[in-house]
Amino acid sequence: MNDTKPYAMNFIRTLVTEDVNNNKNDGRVVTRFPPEPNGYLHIGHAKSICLNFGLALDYHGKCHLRFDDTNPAKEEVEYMEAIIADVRWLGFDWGENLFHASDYFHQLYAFAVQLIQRGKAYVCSLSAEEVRAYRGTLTEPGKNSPYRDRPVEESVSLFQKMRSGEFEEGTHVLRAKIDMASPNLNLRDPTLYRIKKVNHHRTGDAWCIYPMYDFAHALSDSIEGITHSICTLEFEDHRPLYDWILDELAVTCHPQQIEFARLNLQYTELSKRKLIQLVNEGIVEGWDDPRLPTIAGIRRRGYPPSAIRTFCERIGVSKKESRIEFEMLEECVRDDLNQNAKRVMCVLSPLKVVITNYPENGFEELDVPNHPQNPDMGTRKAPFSREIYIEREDFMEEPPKKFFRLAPGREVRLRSAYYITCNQVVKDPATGEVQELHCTYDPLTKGGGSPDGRKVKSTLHWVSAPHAIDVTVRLYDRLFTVPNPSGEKEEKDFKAFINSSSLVTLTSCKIEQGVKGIGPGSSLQFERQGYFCLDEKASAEGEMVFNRTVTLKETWSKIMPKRE
RNA sequence: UGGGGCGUCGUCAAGCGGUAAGACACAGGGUUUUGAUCCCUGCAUUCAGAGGUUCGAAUCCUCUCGCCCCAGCCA
Repeated sequence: MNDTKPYAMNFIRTLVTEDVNNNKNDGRVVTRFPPEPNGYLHIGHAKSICLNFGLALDYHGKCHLRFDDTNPAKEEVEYMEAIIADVRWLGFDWGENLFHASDYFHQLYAFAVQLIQRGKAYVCSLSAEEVRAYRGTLTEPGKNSPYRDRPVEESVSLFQKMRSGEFEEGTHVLRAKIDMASPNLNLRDPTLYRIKKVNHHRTGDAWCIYPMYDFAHALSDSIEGITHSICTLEFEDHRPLYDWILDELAVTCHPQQIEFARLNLQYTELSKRKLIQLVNEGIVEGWDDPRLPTIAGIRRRGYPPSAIRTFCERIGVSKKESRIEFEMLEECVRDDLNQNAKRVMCVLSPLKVVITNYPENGFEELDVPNHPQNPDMGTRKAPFSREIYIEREDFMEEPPKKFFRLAPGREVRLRSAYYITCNQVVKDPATGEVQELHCTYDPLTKGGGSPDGRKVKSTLHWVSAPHAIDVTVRLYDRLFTVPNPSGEKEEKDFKAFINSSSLVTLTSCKIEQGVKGIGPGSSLQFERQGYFCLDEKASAEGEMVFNRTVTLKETWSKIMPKRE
């Protein structure tokens, strides 16, 4: 990736830089992104991905992609495949370094036996409820399990039997022998292994005991030679356990765990549990619904991966919990698309205009630039004729002071075409609704410039009526009506704040012919409207479906907050 | 009332004892065949609060206040 610009410093980069300068780990930097394949990745994961892979890129190190697949009850191949596709789409490459915690099940098992033999772990035969009761509370110490001092040999043999399937789920667990009175609950003899007679999506029925996160994660990091193990804040309390495991097992590689604050974004929800709810309850149309903050959704919405990377760079990394304003993300997307998207004209809500002094059956092709600021992007031909469509919103019969667009008697410019003047408004006699406009054009203004230098106050986009292609356009808006759906006055469920108009579908929108043949996923700017992308899924042969990625900045809506 | 973290502009965020970067947002102005883009300009005498150390503190010390996380055989 060479579009990564001069980056901002943050506490992790500072720390890693120091390590490299001090030649710690021989100056190597090896990080990892360790998702659990139990859901789709979202923009919060993108922050972690950019951080981990970014660090590896900055220091010419490596970043592994490792699946933390230690709980087969919740994990699926579908998720694994989606995660791989998403990380790749974001633009990162792990080379040969694709791993799974399940690759290490044998090693992990051997480490566990070793721990027992060192007197640092034991098989506990308390029930789950009893373990909880023995744990104590936040303010009271726990009690030792009656099995805590069971002979090493007995624990070893029991553990072997757990592994060979002789016990039922819940009857025994392997626990670390640390300190039941520790003020850090993670150190009160945490569970290391539990029996789960569940088929694993990679190891099948080879195992019926599975390691817990703390045990598997620390050792997987060590096995892979990770130097910096970066995770989110809630694991801060686990760091002593992470270190304990690696110290007791005296492994040669002991990575440094560093915690940072996870991303929160206004007007959306980034907890896997809640995203799953939205998908399963049919509130959105799937994991790749363009309203979702999932990578799959974002991709379908038309956000470029480079914009996501820029966003992750701009928001920074710290240990302060925060909620980023939505505008920050949108600005990154506009920034990117403004430079790269070709411009095209599309009328979302058409109003017919008849140019009365244009020849009947007349037709010509006008040259229109694909990007006004970037001539290198070339021009295209746009057909022009006697009947065209303009946006309904661009005409007002009784315009207020600041309305610069078309109105009776007013002259405006049609982008790259001609000046037109509105002479007559044709209405439905019954409803009074404006049906069409009769205008005249000035042939001398071809291309949109006037030889006499007279000015018009606005330029409208348009499409030639007989040449227009009908398309469907989906206008997406934020999924929730409040900045923090889960943090609103108690009592209410986050789903109470779903934005009922987060999706508005427009049919029979009129677009110029130039879009024929563009590929699925392509981004375009519909002039004066926003950025749109051709939906990958919905656009069948016959009809094109465009998703609105983001609107253009709207100073206008501040001038005229409520129209009609 | 146990332990672990965090508190710098509306929102993010640099800063690490030498006198408050930057981005987004916002407000003005200029250019403009997108009310877009682009370009200027403004926007924390102050760093949760109170004391203290120091010639000098957002940075060091003390206390106070506020917020987050932890009692899965989840990750």
